[in-house]
Amino acid sequence: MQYLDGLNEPQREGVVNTEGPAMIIAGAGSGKTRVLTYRIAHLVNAHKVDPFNILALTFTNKAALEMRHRIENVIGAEARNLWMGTFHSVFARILRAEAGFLGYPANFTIYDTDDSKSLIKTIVKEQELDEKVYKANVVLNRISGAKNRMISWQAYINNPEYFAEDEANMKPKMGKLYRIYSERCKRAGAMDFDDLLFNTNILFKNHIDVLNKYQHRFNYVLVDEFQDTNISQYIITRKLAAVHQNICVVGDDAQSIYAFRGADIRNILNFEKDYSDIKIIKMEQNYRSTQNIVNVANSVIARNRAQIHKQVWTTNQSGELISLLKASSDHEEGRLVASSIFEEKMQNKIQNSDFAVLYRTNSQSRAIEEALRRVNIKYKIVGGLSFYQRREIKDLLAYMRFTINHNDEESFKRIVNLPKRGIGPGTINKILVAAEEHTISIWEVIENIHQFIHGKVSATLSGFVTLIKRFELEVNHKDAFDAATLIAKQSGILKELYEDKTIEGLSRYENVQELLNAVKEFVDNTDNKDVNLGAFLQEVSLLTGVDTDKSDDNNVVTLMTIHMAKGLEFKNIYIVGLEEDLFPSQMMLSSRADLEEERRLFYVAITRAKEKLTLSYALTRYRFGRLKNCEPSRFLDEIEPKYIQVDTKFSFSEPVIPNRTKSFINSVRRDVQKKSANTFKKTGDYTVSPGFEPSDTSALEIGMKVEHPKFGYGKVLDIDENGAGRKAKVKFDNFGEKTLLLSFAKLRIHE
DNA sequence: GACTCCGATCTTTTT
DNA sequence: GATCGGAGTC
Repeated sequence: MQYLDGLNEPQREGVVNTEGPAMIIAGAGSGKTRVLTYRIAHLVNAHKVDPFNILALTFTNKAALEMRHRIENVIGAEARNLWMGTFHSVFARILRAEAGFLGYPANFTIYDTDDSKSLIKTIVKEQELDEKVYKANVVLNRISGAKNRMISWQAYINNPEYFAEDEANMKPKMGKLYRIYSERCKRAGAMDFDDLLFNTNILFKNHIDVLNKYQHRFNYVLVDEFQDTNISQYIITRKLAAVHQNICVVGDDAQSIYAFRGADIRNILNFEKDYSDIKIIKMEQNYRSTQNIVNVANSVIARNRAQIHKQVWTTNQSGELISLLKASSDHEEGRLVASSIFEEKMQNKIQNSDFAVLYRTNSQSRAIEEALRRVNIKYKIVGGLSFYQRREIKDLLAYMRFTINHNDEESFKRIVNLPKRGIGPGTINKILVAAEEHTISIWEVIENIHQFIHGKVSATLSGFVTLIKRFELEVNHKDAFDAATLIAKQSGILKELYEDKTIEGLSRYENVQELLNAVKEFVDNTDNKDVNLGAFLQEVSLLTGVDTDKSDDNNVVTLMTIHMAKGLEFKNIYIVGLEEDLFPSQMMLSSRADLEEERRLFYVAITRAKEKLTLSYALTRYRFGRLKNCEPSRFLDEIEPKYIQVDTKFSFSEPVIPNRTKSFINSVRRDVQKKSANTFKKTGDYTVSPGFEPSDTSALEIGMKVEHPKFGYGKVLDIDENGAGRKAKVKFDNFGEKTLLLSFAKLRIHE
């Protein structure tokens, strides 16, 4: 067992103590993945356990894939037989096999968040409720929260407490919406992300024989990132491990950052109470970071109350101090980060791939990107809008989904009029209403449309039905690639995009080709036993932004949210946007009063760094299209000043930490405003656009004479600076004063 | 029904 | 900055 060499004592214990319940508390950088990998390898090698009897659950596809590769390196091809995957993918697989018990078809569709929201919007409209009150997001969150706590719509409706809560929130119809949403999903043969867990629980609760089957199959159950499990996930794993009691959970309460998604930190804090004979192993030695970084991380997390006591330590060198960059604006922040990366690269001969820039929200990436482009540093963005969320991709996938499952309401709405068949919202609405009234599926309605809708219905609808039927026939004896190609061609999607010669249309066309490539890859991958279209869709519906990252050039700077960075490490880490309201997030604080989770997020970000950590903040920032003043984050004050070194080469020289003052901040703000006024004010002649173009915000000035295609000539009276110059008040000669949104208004400037 | 224009509105993080 | 939806027009 040579893999046991070089492990420290707790790591070794984590690997060899395979029997009975165990909880491994793994501090940041303590070699968690290594232990988990070796533990599984040890089960197979030393205990001769069949990989088929081992279930290993992770949160991301990436983590699952990486672990599978690492295990393969130790035990070889046998690793393929492990039941290893995300909670969602493993349980989707089980649900497909057992769908009949729940009254679902085996080819059920998985609704992503967009589908769920769209369905909720439709329902809210049908119920004639106020869409402003019943916002899709809010309703979905409420439903999702209930499902994550395993509260069915029946239980929800029967519980007066929930109703009282909803009434207090001015949303008394929430229970009804939950009911209709669930019924609609079921009738569409669709499960949303939460259903994959919720229904697994139902399955195991109502069908003991099914539960028994899996209980006996999984002799060993391992859970990675246990701190991020919600109650629903926890109950499932506990049930599965109930027979053999070989459950091993690995996690770090200090890195629990998914409470917003229902993760319950109590799962890890209380785990030992659920198992009397539990073995608890604490891995506290950090192999990743310098002493300074470990110390700073420790001092930050020490402020949290809810945690398991541990002392993370390291024998690494003390390393550099933490750098602090102070910027006057978000754009300057980007420039500072870019210059700093540039200089580090030059001085220390570090690769692009050794850098990562982490931020709280995806929208912050823009300023950083611009700055990196300007100094010619290659970068990639991880996460954000994923490939599979693009419109054209979703369109084609919807065709495939609808071919496989004719009842998939959301796909139907997407494609029934794409390309245009003259079937507008009116008809679609009638179809949905008919389905709802007769409690039948959409397919039944459109197959026999004249029984349900009297009056004019475009004849093209029957053409659509025939098209789908033909697809269905073809798909049966084709692999996913041939099927997808056929659908792309014959649906007309490919043709429509091909004929669109705009830059956008071109990229859309390329994206569709890219999707077809992905299908090809899926079909050619020998690991996949099933290569039909249904199998491809199953895989795709659980992919996320991270999983679709396949840039060829690997020597690039990585940009991503802190959430995405969990589990990764880089030599140099930049944490940007350390401002009150942004990080910690204003929303988080007001909605959940959970500063501790934000602090854990900060902890996760800090502990990604191996050698150098740089923090930065800006004093002004564009948010929601508006220029806002910002204050440095309280988190900066939580770091002992002796660990911080202000980077004076680029930043303001005044000390902001620890004695920052209002007057200092204001003086900087004045500078910023002066500076930006000088930088951005255009002088001299303006280009007069040949036609009417949406106005260039920066080109417009008070007093200018302008021409509008409808309103004719006028004079600019005022520009709304508060809104970053987005609105202009114009007095037209014949139409009086109008306020125009400059991103839309078409104006021609006259001198 | 399709299309265009424009005001209103919303932004946390992800399976 | 991007997206949604209402209003108006063809």
